[in-house]
Amino acid sequence: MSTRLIKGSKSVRLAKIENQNNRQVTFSKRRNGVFKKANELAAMIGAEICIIVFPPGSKPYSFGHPNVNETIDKYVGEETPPSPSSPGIDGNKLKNTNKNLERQQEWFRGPIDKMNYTEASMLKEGLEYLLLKVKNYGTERGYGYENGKWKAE
Amino acid sequence: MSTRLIKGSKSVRLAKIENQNNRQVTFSKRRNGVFKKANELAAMIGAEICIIVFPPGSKPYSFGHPNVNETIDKYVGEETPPSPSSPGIDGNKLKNTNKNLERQQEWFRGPIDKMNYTEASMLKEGLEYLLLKVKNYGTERGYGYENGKWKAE
DNA sequence: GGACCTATTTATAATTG
DNA sequence: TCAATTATAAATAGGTC
Repeated sequence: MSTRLIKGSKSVRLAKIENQNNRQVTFSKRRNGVFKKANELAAMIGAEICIIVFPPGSKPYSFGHPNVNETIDKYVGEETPPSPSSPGIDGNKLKNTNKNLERQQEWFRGPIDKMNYTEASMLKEGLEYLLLKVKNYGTERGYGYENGKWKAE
Repeated sequence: MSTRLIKGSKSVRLAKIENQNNRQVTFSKRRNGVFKKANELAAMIGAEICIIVFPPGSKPYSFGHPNVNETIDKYVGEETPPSPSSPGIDGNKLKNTNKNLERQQEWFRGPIDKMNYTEASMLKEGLEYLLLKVKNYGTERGYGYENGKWKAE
């Protein structure tokens, strides 16, 4: 009880914290805060949710209810990315994806490290389609993720 | 100013809300709350973050700073899932993934809809490795995601 | 780094219009 | 449905140990 300044104040919540120590402390506190809110949301609604956070230059922290990977797979499967060139009619999206897939099959034989952006982009479309197909095959893949619990820091 | 009961009360934050209307209202409010907190966290720390929520039987809601897909790809790329059977030495993980990849190449020719779980699981490992490779090829894939803004409801 | 403290700011449940 | 209100509960910045 001596020097006491502001405490729960400050309305500057959208500026990067410059002091590295304060930033680390705030990250730890607020990360837990966001994860806790997400956990409450999942429980109250009965929803699936996952959060992934990458602090600059660090490993990711993640939260998932009931599971991070499940939710990611489900999300990627839901997506139907439009072709960059064509507007893309809904009914033809799957067909187009399959056509891309045929073309891409050959690339699996070559060194994928040498793809350019266009090739990689097309490949990614195919991969996402494949992931959609794969995602339905059970859940025991889980490589040790959260289940309503916090991840060890 | 007549009947006034509790308002901001209730400590039961981990039970599913039974009343459908209340549940919908709470979902909308708290989803915005979580996304707002995540946005603040990203700004204050300078971190990447993404959130995906699936309400039961509905389309997903997502938040990403700066982008949902970027963060997912980065996360999937970071993962090095251990083989279910073998303990897996760190140095051999990539090599094993590549071996699986070779075997899986043949499957791309067959109907992927008929894979069993084991096949799909192996395929998924290969896909995740490929996605890691693909994720470096630019960012203009973005199929219209968030960038610090809220998604239309 | 973590666990606790506390003034202050936020989030939000129930309600009203 | 949907914005605004408001009493109350939570989150949290800065501090101490």
